[in-house]
Amino acid sequence: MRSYEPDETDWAILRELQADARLSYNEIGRRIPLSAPSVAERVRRLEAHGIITGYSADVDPARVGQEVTAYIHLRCDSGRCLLKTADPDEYPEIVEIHKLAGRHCTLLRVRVASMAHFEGLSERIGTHGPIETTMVMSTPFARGEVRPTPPPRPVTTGDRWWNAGEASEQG
Amino acid sequence: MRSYEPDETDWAILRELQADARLSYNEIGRRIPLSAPSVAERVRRLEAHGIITGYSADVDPARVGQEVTAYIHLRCDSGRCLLKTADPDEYPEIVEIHKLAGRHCTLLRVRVASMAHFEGLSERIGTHGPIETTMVMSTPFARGEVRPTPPPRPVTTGDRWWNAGEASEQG
DNA sequence: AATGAAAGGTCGGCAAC
DNA sequence: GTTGCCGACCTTTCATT
Repeated sequence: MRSYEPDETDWAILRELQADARLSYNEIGRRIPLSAPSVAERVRRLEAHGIITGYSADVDPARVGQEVTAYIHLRCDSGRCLLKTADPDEYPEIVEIHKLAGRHCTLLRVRVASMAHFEGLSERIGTHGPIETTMVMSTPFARGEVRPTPPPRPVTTGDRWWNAGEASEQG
Repeated sequence: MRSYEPDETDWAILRELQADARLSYNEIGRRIPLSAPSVAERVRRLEAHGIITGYSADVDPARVGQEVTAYIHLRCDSGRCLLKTADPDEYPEIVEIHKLAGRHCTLLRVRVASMAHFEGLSERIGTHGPIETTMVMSTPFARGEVRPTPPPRPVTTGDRWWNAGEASEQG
């Protein structure tokens, strides 16, 4: 059970603030519409519940010389786990680390200035274990915005094995 | 050649605005330190050069019921390319699309409420071509922040084949 | 390019309904 | 949740260095 469920008004505020975090409560209220004190109260509530975690300026990495983005799947050798043996400052090129289920232990998102730079980076990361590189050429679509959770569509099964036995998988 | 190269003062401003996009020019100037009009002028310049692309509130997807994140590598069948045959509104769960070099054509980042929901989604996406799923368990590290480009470290070669022939690879 | 001062506008918080 | 008010702060302009 979730601690707080945003209602439609909250989502309207979240939409505005995700589109432009510098809007005043007044201006947000004007657009909803809602009075400024109410906007302020709701925003504080959303912050207090950890739904809004912060406000940030969006900087285009390509415009500051970081043109190459890649993902690196990493299967750490035992005792050489990147998370346990490396410091974030050693790898400023790493912008995200995900822990994975499955064959690989870690997925890294990295950003570098050039292929030459990437070559050096992948060599350094490779000291932790075997890697698999996914090179991004372009990112035609990225929604920064979090929207209301869409209703899950049912599995379109046709699966002949579905429920043929006793068990069914429902959490 | 880049159109505009942020100097140290610009980077200080970028740091502050990435950490809190709602700071006033006054407050930023107080921290740098720099006068408010100068801050305002630099911010406008950074916006005009496309270095600052916007300001957004950060919303925690997990707190609004979107707890599952995954990456899906997709190799589109010809004529069924996701980018060309699907609409963003059909797939609200897709939050990023990357075009790739290599074996797969596309990398999708998706966010859903549950495994059951993910099951249905991957089935729908699978209609476009073969997929490979990377399931994220947790994300222990993510720097939203863009920092000054670190100097590339030279490849630490030991490679016995390096420059053994005539050509060298430099762009 | 940065500073400082001045002016006008706007904002955010509080209290009352 | 709304309205109204007040003090404070902010942004902008301009002259100066």
